[in-house]
Amino acid sequence: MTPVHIPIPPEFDFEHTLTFLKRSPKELLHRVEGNCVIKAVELNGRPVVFELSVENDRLVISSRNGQFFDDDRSAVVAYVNDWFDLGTNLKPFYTMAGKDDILKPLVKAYHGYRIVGQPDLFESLVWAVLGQQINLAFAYTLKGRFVTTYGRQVHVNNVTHFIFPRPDVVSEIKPEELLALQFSRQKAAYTINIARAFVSGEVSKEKLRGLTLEAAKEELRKIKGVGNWTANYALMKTFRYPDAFPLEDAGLHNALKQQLRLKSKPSLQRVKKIFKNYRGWEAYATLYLWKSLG
DNA sequence: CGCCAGGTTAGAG
DNA sequence: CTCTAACATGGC
Repeated sequence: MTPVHIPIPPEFDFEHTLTFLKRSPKELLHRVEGNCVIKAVELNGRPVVFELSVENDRLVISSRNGQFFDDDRSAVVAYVNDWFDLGTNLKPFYTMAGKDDILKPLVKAYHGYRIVGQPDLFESLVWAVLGQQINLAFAYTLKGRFVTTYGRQVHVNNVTHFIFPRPDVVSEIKPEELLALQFSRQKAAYTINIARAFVSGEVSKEKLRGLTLEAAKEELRKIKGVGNWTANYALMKTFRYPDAFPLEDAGLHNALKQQLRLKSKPSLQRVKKIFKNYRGWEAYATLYLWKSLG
């Protein structure tokens, strides 16, 4: 049960992370209790339920379902570093943003806010598909049904923790089963199709690692159901390309509309133009704009 | 009730 | 390359 400690990097505010993690009461893939996050993950093939909090300027990770095995300790540290993007130096972003009229007030208000990632590429793609063209509240409803029906469950002290469904399970689902969960025909087909792409080996995190943003995007877009928005979203949340961002995102457009006090949403051309100023930090610019929507 | 939502595809021009 | 219809349904 010996906890593992991670030093907190500069420019990191755990409160913002917690706020993000609490944004939907329907979220099943982690729990927030007070200032503590609890999450179940598979590490080295074993389910590990860990809890995470801040103590004396360090992140403390401890196991909730028994001891960490030796190789779990480094895996869980790597996981948390990846999940909360602790490795990125935000100073250059803040320097750039401080000179920009749109971002300046945002980076001041949300200093230390970092991108909460999705280390599981399959989860990231499916979650993006669920969120396509519907409101977030409903997307969470769909995800909740999907996760309770097909995800792995880990029971600890009368609490059920869920792990996102795996591609091999999802690839065997019949579309009708998902329609019963109120997926649209399109979402059902895309979800199953993405799972099959993983099972066949056509797509994997390993296969995409190290590619340029454009090359990785091209690979992802070969999957039916993964368009530009979804590919960029996954590349931002899973691979953390600093320059990946969902250009077509409705929320992003609304944030810009609000910040610029426009009557209607900006054109794609205008969004492109604005983001030219954020070169190299598009993902973080998007994060702070999303955050401005509250 | 109407509009919109963290879009994508296929087809036409 | 750009534009459009169809998809499909809850939330506000």
